[in-house]
Amino acid sequence: MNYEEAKNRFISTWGSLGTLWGINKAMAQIHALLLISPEPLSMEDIMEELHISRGNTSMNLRQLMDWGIVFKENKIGERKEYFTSEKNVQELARQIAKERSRRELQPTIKILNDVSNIDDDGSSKTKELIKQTKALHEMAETLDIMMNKVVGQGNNWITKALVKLVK
Amino acid sequence: MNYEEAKNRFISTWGSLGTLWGINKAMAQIHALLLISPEPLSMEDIMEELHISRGNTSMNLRQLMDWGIVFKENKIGERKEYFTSEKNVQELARQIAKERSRRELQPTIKILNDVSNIDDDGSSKTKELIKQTKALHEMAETLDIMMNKVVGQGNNWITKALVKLVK
DNA sequence: TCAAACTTTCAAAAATTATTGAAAATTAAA
DNA sequence: TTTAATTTTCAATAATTTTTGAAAGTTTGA
Repeated sequence: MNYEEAKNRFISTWGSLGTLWGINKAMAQIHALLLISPEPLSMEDIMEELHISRGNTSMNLRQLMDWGIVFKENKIGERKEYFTSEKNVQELARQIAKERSRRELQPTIKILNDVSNIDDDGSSKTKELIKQTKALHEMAETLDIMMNKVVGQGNNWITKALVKLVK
Repeated sequence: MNYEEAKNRFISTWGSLGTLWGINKAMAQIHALLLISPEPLSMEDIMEELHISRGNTSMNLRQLMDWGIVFKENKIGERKEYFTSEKNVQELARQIAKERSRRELQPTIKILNDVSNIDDDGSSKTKELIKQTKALHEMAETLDIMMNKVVGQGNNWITKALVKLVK
């Protein structure tokens, strides 16, 4: 496998994987491209490399910046904007975990809490609803802690210790 | 909030959340319904409760069974099939983690490994590709271990210890 | 100020994914 | 067997999501 093949393989894998951490194909592919590019890329560069339209590129770059994993960069004397990705994969994971927690987990926790606190009228279906949503609530909170603390903290000793412990 | 409201709130939340752990709305809603139902439900019950078609119900139940989180149950003297969900949320998490590892993470790890092992021709772009895919590979393996061992193992002492440690 | 370089927006089109419903298949009782 | 109950399949349709591209907007330098 040569460079071009490997690059394309990586970009398309990352792209299809994207859907599964909650971002669309183009967005994930742009991210993949920036991640392995030694130099910042312009919008033109990205459009050309991935064969996607200007609008698509613009919108998805914005979203990546909202996620905090892609940054604008300006080259002096150039009008064009250039983009880079967060290159440190630990920091990348931290940022993604943080955002997913904020966007998905926390709202869910809130609702699970509300639902699990309805009045117990003594019926078996109410009891079951309360029991299960309470259990999910607890699990979601544990997950939230793990995402924010374990993956999160700059200190990654916990993860290391854990992997050693368990491997 | 009364029972009906709480139930609907839970089902629709779980439904929209579904997309984000990789399953579609109907599938997640069926799962939610079974999770809080004290009794096994028939296909008719599910169709009626969620207002979805027979075909849709049938297909999504099958997928839930493929995931190993919903089971068929037969009532004696009845022709109809009934369905229940795995009710233990720890076990549910374990099963989901296991399946996601198998379906998504492991194939990705394989590709990251292939890509990161191309020949280094000395160019900066090849170096960067190798460096970044190696880092992702390592991270993906750590994640895989965590999903299968930490969430996975019946013994949940690790998780408990961890939460205590870090909370 | 104007004009050129560049980016963003957004309605329309395309692509993808989910859902329906009726016909075919299966199952089990008579 | 035959028949009735039930489930599965799958082509057609609907709903949703993504992408395009051109017009509108913005920024900068002359």
